[in-house]
Amino acid sequence: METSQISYTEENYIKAIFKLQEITKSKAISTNDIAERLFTQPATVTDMMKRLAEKKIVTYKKYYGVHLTSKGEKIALDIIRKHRLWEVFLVNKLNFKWEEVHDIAEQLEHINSDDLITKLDDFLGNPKFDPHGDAIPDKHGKMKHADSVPLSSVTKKQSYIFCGVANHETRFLQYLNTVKLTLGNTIHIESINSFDSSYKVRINNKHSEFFSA
Amino acid sequence: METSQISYTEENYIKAIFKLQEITKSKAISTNDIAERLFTQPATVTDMMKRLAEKKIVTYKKYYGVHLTSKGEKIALDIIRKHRLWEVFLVNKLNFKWEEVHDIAEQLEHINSDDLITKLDDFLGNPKFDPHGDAIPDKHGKMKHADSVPLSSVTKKQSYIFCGVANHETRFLQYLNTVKLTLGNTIHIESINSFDSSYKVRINNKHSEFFSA
DNA sequence: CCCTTTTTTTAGATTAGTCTAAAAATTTGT
DNA sequence: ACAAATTTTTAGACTAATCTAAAAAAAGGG
Repeated sequence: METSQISYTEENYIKAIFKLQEITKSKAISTNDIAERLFTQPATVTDMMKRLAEKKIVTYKKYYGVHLTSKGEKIALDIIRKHRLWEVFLVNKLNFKWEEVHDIAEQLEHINSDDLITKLDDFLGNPKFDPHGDAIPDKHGKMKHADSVPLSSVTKKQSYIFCGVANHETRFLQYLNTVKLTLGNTIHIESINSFDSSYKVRINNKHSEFFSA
Repeated sequence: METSQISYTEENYIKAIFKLQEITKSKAISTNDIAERLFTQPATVTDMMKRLAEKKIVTYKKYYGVHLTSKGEKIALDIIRKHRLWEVFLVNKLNFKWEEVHDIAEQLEHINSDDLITKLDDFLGNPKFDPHGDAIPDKHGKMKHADSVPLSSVTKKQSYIFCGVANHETRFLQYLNTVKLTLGNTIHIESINSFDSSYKVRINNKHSEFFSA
């Protein structure tokens, strides 16, 4: 890789833009949104966008927001790959709980060594999903697109396999711990209360009640 | 820890001073030596020493060099602990060779999470030595002081257990790979050539020739 | 002991990343 | 469609970490 050296800070901006693009489905990303996501000021973002544009990581048009180039997307996917692999390591090998790993992975994702990531991936058994059920991009940036449905859109009283969370908030993850809901569990929908969007469900044959986030 | 936040760069200066103190046995460390070790300029070091002195990490007297305070020493030992634990991880778990791990550990040592290090230490089986035979400080900064002798000071034709290297250069470590000398091996000294400081030795009962570094 | 060499510090500048305040451009509401 | 509100950019300044060149202090050698 002849990549012109990307700083820790730049990597965080790239990741933020990528995540915002995921949400807003490829529209140009606004200065304010990036600033809000990174707890920084819009003026700072403008400066950074100029720098990233010079490095051909984003396309930037004054007053019209930015968009990652394919080079930028590749960098973002690589950071996400590292983040998620480290999360698997922390949970599966070091016995962290799934709600504890985000901040540490946020640091580890910036460690720079292709060899390290290849070996870590092998050590972990080339996992395809992280502890929250998010797909891990492979070294070319490709990731499995899980065909899952959000619980909130469920209308049929049938069984589902719990394969991931959309909400990563610590308190929500801890709540799932208390109801003993774990990735891979079978959820059987027993009844749906459309008034308050709550569900009566059975997790692995134990009765429970579950509220969507 | 209420530690007033130490930057990546500051950590590197602290580690450099610690290592220089180890070599020169507690004399004050000169600006030039630090500069040379970190491939930086003496003027830059002076600036940094003023900052570290303000943070009570070193004692600094103009023109007379610096010395780590106990606070500074504690920080240094913590970084070294992290560095060496990560090296164990890289070699024992990810199958890196001992000459490949330094640069990666140099990055990983700055990851900030007490919980992570505690769990990593446990995962690795609380090792007391890193892959080069250097002692790993415990969480209070205490480390085993191995009672070993350098090969160059050996005068008796007896057996020794190979427990570490003083020279960490990649080429030297690779040389030891080629003669199949591994930590824990038994070295039997068969003859000593005092003229060129070479030894004829037997490693685990295979004949070899070994030159001290 | 003083004059030269070496080491260290000061002074002044630069770059990355950040901020606030003010100006400029875009968007929105009637 | 145009005035008001919002968003974005520019301008100017700050901090951490670095540099070079020059000044100051310490060390060394007759």
